[in-house]
Amino acid sequence: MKLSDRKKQILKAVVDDYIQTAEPVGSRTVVVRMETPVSSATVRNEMAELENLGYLEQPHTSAGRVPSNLGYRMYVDELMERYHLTGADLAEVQKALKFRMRELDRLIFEAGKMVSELTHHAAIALTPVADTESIRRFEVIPVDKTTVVLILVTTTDQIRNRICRLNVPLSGLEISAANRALNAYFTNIPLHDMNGDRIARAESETGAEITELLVAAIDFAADVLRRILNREVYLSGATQLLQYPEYRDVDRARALLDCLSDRETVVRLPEPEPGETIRVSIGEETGVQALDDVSVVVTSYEAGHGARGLLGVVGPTRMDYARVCARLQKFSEGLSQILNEQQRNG
Amino acid sequence: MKLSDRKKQILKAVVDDYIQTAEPVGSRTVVVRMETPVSSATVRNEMAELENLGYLEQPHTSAGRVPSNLGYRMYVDELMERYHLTGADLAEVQKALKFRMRELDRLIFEAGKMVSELTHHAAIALTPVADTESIRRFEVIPVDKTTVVLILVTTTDQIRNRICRLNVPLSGLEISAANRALNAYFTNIPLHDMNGDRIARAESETGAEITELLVAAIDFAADVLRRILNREVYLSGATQLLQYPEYRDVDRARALLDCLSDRETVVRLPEPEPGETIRVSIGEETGVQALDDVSVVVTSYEAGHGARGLLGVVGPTRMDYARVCARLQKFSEGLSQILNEQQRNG
DNA sequence: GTTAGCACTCTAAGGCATCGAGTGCTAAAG
DNA sequence: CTTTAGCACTCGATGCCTTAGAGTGCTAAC
Repeated sequence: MKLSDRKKQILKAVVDDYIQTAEPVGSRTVVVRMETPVSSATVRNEMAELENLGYLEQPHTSAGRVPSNLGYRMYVDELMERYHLTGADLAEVQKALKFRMRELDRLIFEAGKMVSELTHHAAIALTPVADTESIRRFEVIPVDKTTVVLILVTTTDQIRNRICRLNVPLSGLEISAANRALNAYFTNIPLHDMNGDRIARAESETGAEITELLVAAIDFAADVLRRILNREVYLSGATQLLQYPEYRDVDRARALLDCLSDRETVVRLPEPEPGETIRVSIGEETGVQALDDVSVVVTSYEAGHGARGLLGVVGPTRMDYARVCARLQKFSEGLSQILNEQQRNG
Repeated sequence: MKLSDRKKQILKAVVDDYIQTAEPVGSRTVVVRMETPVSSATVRNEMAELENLGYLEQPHTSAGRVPSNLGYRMYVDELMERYHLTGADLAEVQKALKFRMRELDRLIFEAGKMVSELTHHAAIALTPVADTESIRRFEVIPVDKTTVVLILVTTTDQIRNRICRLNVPLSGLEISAANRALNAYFTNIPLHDMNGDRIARAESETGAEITELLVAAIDFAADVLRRILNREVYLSGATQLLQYPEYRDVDRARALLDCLSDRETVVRLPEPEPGETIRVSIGEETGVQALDDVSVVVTSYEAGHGARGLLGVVGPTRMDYARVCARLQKFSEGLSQILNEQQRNG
């Protein structure tokens, strides 16, 4: 069934008011928010119908109405006004974005913090993952006789390093040989091809004395790839959640925070559909029990090389969707820009 | 004034009980905890005196007594039994420590998480800082014509990298020249000596075309040193705080969490005195307003090269000091061991 | 110095009346 | 047929009172 215009207007008024006050909304309150003037009785009738249709709920008789998750869904899909970013808003976003950093992980972490500050909600940030990530380049740097630093650069330009102590000292020549072998045999291959076979082949061309180093390097590379494919999860501004009246109940707040700190839960949150840039999950739509009464707004950002990261906001179901969506989207656009620009030049 | 043995016994009983129950302790409860049997009336008299002396407090007439911060102080300094780690405790600590990682920052972060799990309190971890940190080695790795990776190793064996895009392409020869210059002029010098003078001297020996790269490298080195000298702060298990009845009040909990998330506050917390390995700060002793009603237990760990990091626990003033101290100390010993072993061999 | 006993204090908890916001329904007006 | 005014009704929130119980301080006896 299609809602009448007036019903939509009333539903919108209820959501708008409830977003601001977190108190059940009565018919009188709705009247003052309506454009076309009607009496509270009319509104009452309409609200009773909206309740029957499942868009509103009553905590108890003689309280006002509260939007149901279906109501929020309708609001997000059809009713919500495109939030107009004010000059101050934009300035804030810009300012936050100007603070750019080189290291990807750190950048993403900082981005999460910024989003949290920008939206006044808890934020989650997931590092980008390209499905075809591999190692682009190895470098072995001698530090002292039995110590080398292993450096590797991935196809998405992430750099990782590890100190490696050797039981048998290696000469400079041997180290460069190992270096060459690593770059010849182990670059641009997928994780599952980094196996013993290949190590044996590389070894046969250089000599057994570098096996220790080779194995350590491959080990490290595999570690790094595995970790990159298991995207990192950052949670910021968790205390923001405590400011909302719905989490005055410490037990609820705690359950929620614990859930958000759990990597496994977070990586399973619904992402934007292919082609979409933003995805709003209301209440149970998140598919996670403990998140049944919060909403999650997620955008994806481009990190170059086809890699996509995620940036999201977690707040009460009555969050100001219009504002949050606008800011989040703007921010993720900016982030994509920075990441791609960084990639093209410097 | 010196407390009588019986007073001490009573004070200890009150603290012990209050630590467990978080409820004011009445005279009857104390009697059952006493070794030498006395009547509740006697205990009442003694408790009244202890209150006059400032060791106990009464939330209101006709509630039981609660230890004052002075009372906790006395408890920690004299009364507390050396907590005996059970086999299970030890096993837990061992297990946690076995999980070792190579990268220092990550290791410290994980250590914080472990401490939080081990003590069931919020934990703070600060990365070690040596007062004489400098760069031990530079390495410049060409990636493509205008892109190089800068790597540097610090005197405490921390490794950092940054991608650097050049406006003017450099040849392999030029890059190695820059590499040599960096290692010749900018290793093992303190941060404040990395100035224009020295850049000019290095440049005069090599040629102006590498200036861009030199400047970028020095810039990066200075950044890294500055950041290392500003120790990183990690907070873990913050939600643990929410489990204690004293933080059922969300506003208090939030103020506390916000305060602990603030780097500036955390680095100012009292550290163990030189020579000591552990420092207990009770209530106002932390010197931070917002932490007036929590206690902080801090140990330091050795990270080699004379660098010391900090590892601490934040909980209600009625925390189980004996248990927390024991576990924290054990853990930091283990951490020191790992860090030094890692340094010697590998 | 210790203890039993007792009056006293103060909070927590339950019961109860009151208040008021908000509803649903009805009947009249448009 | 829709809208509106009016009114009775519902139900949580608030405040007040009472009661129960835990714990104290004091006094007098041992």
